Amino acid sequence: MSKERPARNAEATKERILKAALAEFSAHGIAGGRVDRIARAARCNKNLIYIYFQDKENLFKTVLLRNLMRIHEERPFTPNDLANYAASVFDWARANPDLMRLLAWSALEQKPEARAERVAAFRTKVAAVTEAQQAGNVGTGFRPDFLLVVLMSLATAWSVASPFAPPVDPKATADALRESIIQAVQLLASAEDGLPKRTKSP
Amino acid sequence: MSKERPARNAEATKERILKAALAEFSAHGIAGGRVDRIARAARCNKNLIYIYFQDKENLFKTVLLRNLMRIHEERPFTPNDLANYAASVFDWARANPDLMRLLAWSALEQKPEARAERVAAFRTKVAAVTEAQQAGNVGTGFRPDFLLVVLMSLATAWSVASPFAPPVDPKATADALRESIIQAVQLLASAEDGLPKRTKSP
DNA sequence: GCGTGCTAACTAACCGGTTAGTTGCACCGT
DNA sequence: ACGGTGCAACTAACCGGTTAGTTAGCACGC
Repeated sequence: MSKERPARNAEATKERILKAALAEFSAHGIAGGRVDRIARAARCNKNLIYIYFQDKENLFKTVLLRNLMRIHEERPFTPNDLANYAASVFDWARANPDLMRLLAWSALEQKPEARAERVAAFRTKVAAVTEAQQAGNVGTGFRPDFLLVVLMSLATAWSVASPFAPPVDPKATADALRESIIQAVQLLASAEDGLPKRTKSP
Repeated sequence: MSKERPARNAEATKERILKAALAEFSAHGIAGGRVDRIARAARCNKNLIYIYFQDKENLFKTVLLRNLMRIHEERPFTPNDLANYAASVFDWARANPDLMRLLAWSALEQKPEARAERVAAFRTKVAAVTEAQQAGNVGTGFRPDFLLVVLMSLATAWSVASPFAPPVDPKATADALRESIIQAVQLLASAEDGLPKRTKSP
């Protein structure tokens, strides 16, 4: 008894492996992740991992891809309301710290060409923002790709993988942070052409 | 002949090790970094590394610390001119991509308590920005710690370690990027209290 | 001759990946 | 009803290259 293990069920086993791999890779990355540990956590034989996923790197890629496409469904991009999209990404990042770490590992450990798909997704978003600008729903003060990178950076700057001392929000501050992000993105996304004049001391 | 190696000079050897370690750790992190490779790149015996730096993790810490304190000297913090400080950080990040990667590895691989010093440095900056706000040189629309994280995130969002598809600047765009960052930070740092009203379509 | 700077050779453990084999279930002919 | 056969799911044990870390000692300058 105790731990239930659905015997002889390949699909369920694959699922357990993927779940365990997410935890392992999120914690230690590809180089630091241990296949043995994944197998043990998934309560399966190590060899099954190689049968189902070829090798360690492929397992990592699978885990990343599988989880990444969940985002696009869960948090649809709203080019006409960038501020709230930023808030949505912020929420998602807070709810999925392990995924954020996985993303960070990927940026450091994977070859650049492995990110081709994400670059494509980015370009799609850029096009959408460009349209939103032309429609007048987004200010033209900044280029769309700039706005997008800013938005994503802001929304994820306080997540686990950020190198800059966010002394991890003690829960209450998270809401305030969220509001500030909305306002900041709102401010930037509504800026129009022409340099904003400097505001100096009264 | 060929490669000159200053024989019997501990200080120079240490220096070569540190330089080689920076390259290795920057490329592969702690778990992925190989001591053998570092020794070979530094043209010294592997054992010297253990004599001078105890173990791999300590070597990493030393490399990081040594290089990190260079920043504070090279790029002094100017709380009264956040926009230009952002530009300065942006330049620095572009000039030291390996250091940026090292920082990213550190955030992922090192224990949180290893970042204590950086948190302290951050708090110092926060205090400085608070003063700048009271002096009227920085807008009070956002909290100082928020402004700082935003600034750092923006300035480094396009660096090598960022997970969000910055399709690496083909040189010419870097200057435009720099200008945009200055304007963005200027905009945020000059925002005053009271919610900015939404700007919708004409 | 003695200590500092350095090296070659070694070890023990680890770890990704493989091999060879077992278990249990579905389906079949009789 | 039943043995047997084929196959998918799973396992235990192993392999060999790699890796962090060590030991014992050499050589050169003082």
